[in-house]
This record gives sequence, structure tokens and C-alpha cells, in this order.
Amino acid sequence: MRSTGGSPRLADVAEAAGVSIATASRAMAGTNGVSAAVADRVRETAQRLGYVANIHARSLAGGSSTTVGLVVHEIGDPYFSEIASGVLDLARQRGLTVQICHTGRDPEVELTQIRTLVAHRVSAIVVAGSGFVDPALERTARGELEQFTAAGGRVTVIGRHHLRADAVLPDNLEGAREVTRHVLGLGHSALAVAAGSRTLTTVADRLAGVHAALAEAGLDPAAVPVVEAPFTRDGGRQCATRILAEHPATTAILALNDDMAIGCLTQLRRDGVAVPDRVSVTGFDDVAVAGDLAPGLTTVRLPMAEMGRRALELALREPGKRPRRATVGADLVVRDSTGPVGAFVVDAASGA
Amino acid sequence: MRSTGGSPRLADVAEAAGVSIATASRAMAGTNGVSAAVADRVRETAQRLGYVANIHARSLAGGSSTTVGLVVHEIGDPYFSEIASGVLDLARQRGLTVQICHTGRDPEVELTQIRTLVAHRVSAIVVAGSGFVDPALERTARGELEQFTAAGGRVTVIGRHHLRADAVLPDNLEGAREVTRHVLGLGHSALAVAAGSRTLTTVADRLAGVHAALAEAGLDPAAVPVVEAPFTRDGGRQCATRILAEHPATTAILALNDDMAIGCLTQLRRDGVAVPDRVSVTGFDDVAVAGDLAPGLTTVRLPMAEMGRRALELALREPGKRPRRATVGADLVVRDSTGPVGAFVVDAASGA
DNA sequence: ATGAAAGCGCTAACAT
DNA sequence: ATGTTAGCGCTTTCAT
Repeated sequence: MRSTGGSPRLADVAEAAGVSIATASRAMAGTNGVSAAVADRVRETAQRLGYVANIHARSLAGGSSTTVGLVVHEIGDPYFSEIASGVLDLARQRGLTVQICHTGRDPEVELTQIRTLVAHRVSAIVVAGSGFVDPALERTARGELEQFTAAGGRVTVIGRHHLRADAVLPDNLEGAREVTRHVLGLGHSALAVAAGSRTLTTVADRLAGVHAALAEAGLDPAAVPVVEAPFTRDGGRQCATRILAEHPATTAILALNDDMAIGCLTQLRRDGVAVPDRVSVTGFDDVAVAGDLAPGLTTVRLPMAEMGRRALELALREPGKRPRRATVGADLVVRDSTGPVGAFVVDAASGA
Repeated sequence: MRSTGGSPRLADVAEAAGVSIATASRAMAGTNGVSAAVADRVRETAQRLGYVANIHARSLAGGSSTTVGLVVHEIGDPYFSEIASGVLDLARQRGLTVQICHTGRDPEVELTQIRTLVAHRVSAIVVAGSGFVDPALERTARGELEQFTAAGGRVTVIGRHHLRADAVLPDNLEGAREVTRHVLGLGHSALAVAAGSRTLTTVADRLAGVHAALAEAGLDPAAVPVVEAPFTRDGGRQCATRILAEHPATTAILALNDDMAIGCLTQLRRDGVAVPDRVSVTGFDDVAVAGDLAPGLTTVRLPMAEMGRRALELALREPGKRPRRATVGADLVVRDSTGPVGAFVVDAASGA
């Protein structure tokens, strides 16, 4: 053992086992070129000494890295934590470690986080979370990522296009179209949308789906108010308040994610507005708790853990010549927060 | 620039800037001993070349590491994702990167995950999540961690004692005592506990708090049924079903975490049992969604993000001679899932 | 099958 | 203020 207090090195193991450092390395790596007896002896010695290989030395020498990076907007948000769960599971199966970082939806932070991952020479980066509609905001991150791939790194994005990389793309447009059709099919015509910032591509795509369904039903998309607020529960509450005040005839609120829908539900309950009798509410994502709300939230299911797993899988595969895209379905889940336009509304209308 | 296609090295930057590699290193690190003019030139060159320092080389040479490890049971669980959020935030402020790993509540997986973190020479490890009552399960992880600290690593645990390391400890016992008192104060005497596996110290501690409150009210703790199931929403549903079947006179269910409480609420709603009129329900943790449920969940608030932040902070401080413990308060939050014992119950009792 | 030795890219003495 | 050089701990040729 070395004289200093640090952890034992391969050289210590080699010495203790009475072999050369090269043999010790081969024994630990399981490469052939070592007799079984010697290999066993080395491994036993390593165990006895509490030897753990130094990853830094290993990647410096070998050039390879067993770390992958995951970039999310906010890990406390169930959408991202479920994606992260899928990524971590697969990573563990493959013996990889994952570095996670947070951007707080700030493009600049995102950039520095990506830089850090590059510095760590991770073998792959998975970027989860909506991009920005404004190409200027996207450009820097994009440049950084392309430089990374040029240097042999692998990148997969989740729910973000415009980014010349392999991508796992939820069908936001189709999902939003379906849920809108569902609401329309229940007889609603006075809709309102609770949206996050339109600078996010996710918001833009889902909104496009809503508009598509409206148009195909012969309705004027421009007649449906879109209220913008932060893409969070709190934003949902604000939206509900404003919709009720500015568009009192509204009978259905389409929230563009579950968090906002949950906020809407809470605000409506506080204001004594019955759901779905007076107003129907829909979400998007189907986070784990959506089914446990009262009323259960009608929403669009995205297989988030699965998306995380798929993304890492793509990133680990040999790069194709052209970016691959895996589209994942967005399925309508009807629960109790939506219902037919009720008698109540007729009363209110006649009373107005 | 080097001939191979890899990313540029410090040597490339130095050459391009016309300085020695040492000067380049100093310029990039911001150490003094370089004229401002030269430092600027080097940094510009680096930028132009797209140079990003290789962390592996850096930590190998410098001996220091800017990575910390975070071990959680399941990142998809809001309890852990909120803790992770706190850890990631502080880490970003301090320019640290975080490696997160999952154990799935499996002590063996936990061990291998800790080993991996050690191999990565992270400077600190934060272990979040309940430990195991059985010392045998705890022993191996404990040994590994102690070896790590002996080698100069820093460890902080969250919600786990028995582990000779700095710790952030939620006051599980006191919180459980308070919420039990609250329920008792509402006139309930037919309680039941929905618990996770008793092999978890968190479950044991919270149960002890319940028993303490019972005892101080002159009630027999042994008379209160404790139903065990997985520490999840699903487990909560199972508990509610069993409690209703086996102890039909129950008027209050104390779930030992919010996940289980949410499961209880869902099951009771399905079975047409009114909350809180017929049965009161309480949780523990106060996850973000607790206040958005209907009825709002009465629970015990744990400042999870804050706990994560505190834990990392402790881990980053100079080690003390003795383990430090930071206890964080667990405060009762009364919402709508608890209410006084109602007339309904009297009827039911007289009808039985 | 085993060993010797040359790096991997950087930091940190130690010169100058 | 700047340059030279010796490692950090490992993997991997190339010898033997």
C-alpha cells in the first residue's frame, strides 16, 4: 500500500499480488492474456485492499467514458423526473453513470450546463425539454451540441426538433388535436386555452393541434382565447382566474400540460366552480398523480419513463448518417374532469 | 490544432496563442502569474478553437474533483425529485456537477451505486432516503462509506441515522406525533395506520411518533392496527381496502407518507367513502401536489428542496471531528382531508 | 502469459 | 511573468 492516506492504486494491487501493473490491469478488465489463476489472485487482492479503479485515469488513458449527461429544465417537475427515472434505469442496466443538470428553462444556463458535460467528456448527452421557438435562443446550444457530435459525442433530444440530432418526439400536435376533438364531441364550443409561454416549442406544437381540431370542426381558431402564464401549477391558477373573469361563458379549459390543469382545478374548486358540470378541464402529459385527482384528470398520456429510456438507447447506438427520430404516441385518457355541456350553462346563458 | 479529429487540447491553445502550456493553464484557471494581456489572448484563442478542458486530466493532475454524487431510492418519486432539485440548484451555484443514481430501495444496488461514485472520485456523496432497520442490510453500505471518508471523501445522509456521517434529519417522530394529536383532537379514537415496510427506518420513526401521541392521550398503541404495504400510491390503495374490510369502524387513517395517503384517498373515493365526513386521512411529507388534491391533504410538511441544499452544504464544509446533524422541523399542515368525527359514524355504530 | 514503457491532457512545483 | 518538467493512475502497444 502506498504511504499516503489515499485509496490504493492499481500499482498497489499489482505489487501485493506480485505481478506487473499491466497484468493487474488485464486481470481487472477481464481481458485475455492472463492465466485464470493469476487473474483470480489479482482480483482477490484488489478486493482485500478495497481497490476501486480511478475513472479519471481510466478515461484519460483509454479515451472512453462511461458517463452520460442528462439536461432537464427542472428535476422537481414530475414530467422531467419521470423521464429521468427511465434514463437512470437503463443507465444502471448498462453500467453507466448519469450526470444530471438543471436549466430552469434559461437558455444561457442550458448552454453552460452543456459545456460542463462536454468538459466531462461524457459519451452521450440527452437533452430533455422543450426548445425555444426563437432560433436565436436555440443557436448557441445548437452550436455547442454540433461541436460535441463532431468530436465524436452522441446527442439525443426529447421533445425538441430544429436540432439536427437523434430525437424522441412526442406527438404533441396529434395529442392536442385528439383531446380537443374529445371536448368538442361533448358539445363544448366556448373553449379557452391555458398555455405556457409561446416561446416554448412544446406550447406552440400543442396549440397547433388545438387549432387544427378547431378548424376541422369548422370553428374559428382565432375565436378561442389563449391565456399565457408560467407552465406550472401556479400559472394554471392564474389562467383559470383570468379565463373566468374575461371569458365567463367558457365551458371548457384546455390546459397545455398537467401542471397547469392541476392549478386550474384547484382555482376552480376555490371559486366554487363545478368540474365538469360547469367547466370541463383537460391536461397533457398524464403525470402519475393525474388519475388520483378528484375529479380524475382527462389528459393525454405521454410515456415519459419510456421516452427517457428510448432517448438513452438512441444515444448509445452507433450514429446513423442522418438524424433518427422516434415518435412516441400521445394517447387520450378520458377521466372525470370532462363532461357534456350541462344544463347549468343553459341557465346561465338565459340569465345573462 | 492536432492532426486527429478529437477536441483541441490545452497544448493546441498554447501553440495557437504562442505561449507555453503552463501559461495557458494559468490563463484558463485565472491564477495570477500571467499578464492580463496574455491571459486575454489565451482565452480568446481557447474560445475560437472551441477548447473545453478535459475534466479527467484535470482531476488526475490536480487531485481535486468538482463532481458530487447523489443517491436516491427513486428519482420519479416527488419526495426524492424535490430533494434532488435542491441539490442540483446549490451544485450549479457552486459550479459543481452532480451524478445521480437510483437504488430502487434495494440495499445491494445501493452498494454498487456507492462503489461507482467512489470510483468516480466524487468529492462528496449525499445519500437520501430511509435506511434499513436491520443492521445487517446497513452494514455493507456503511463500510463502503466509511472507507470513502477515510480516503478523504465527504458524506452526508438525509433521513438516515446509524451511519456515522453528517446528517440532515427530518423530525419524523415529532411530526407524526403532531399529526396524530391533531386527529385525536378532532375526537377520533378508531385510528388505523397505513405504513410502508417496517424495515425502513422512516416508517419505524414515524410509527413511533404515532404511538407516542397515542400513549400520551392514554390510549393503547397496540389497539391501533398498522397495515403494511409498499410505500407508494399503490400500497396506499391496498391499505385503504384492507382497513375498510378488516376494521370497518375506523374513522381516521394515518398514512405514513403522502404517496400512500393519495392512494388511500383514491381508493376511498372509488368505494364511495366520504373524506373527511366518514373517514379522515392524513399524509406525511407535503409533496407539491398535496394542496391541489380534493380534499386538500392534511399532512406534515418537510422542506425537501431545503433538505437537499443543506445536505450538500454540509458535505461541502470542512469535516468536523464528530458527525454533525441538522434537524429540520416537520410542521403540521391542516387542510380538508381531516375533520371531526361525524354524525354518520354514530349512525353506523348504532346500526352495527 | 507476462512485463516494460509510452502516453492520455492536465496541474503544480521548480526553474528562469 | 513565463517556460520546463515531473507526475496523477490508468490502458495499451510492443517486447519477451
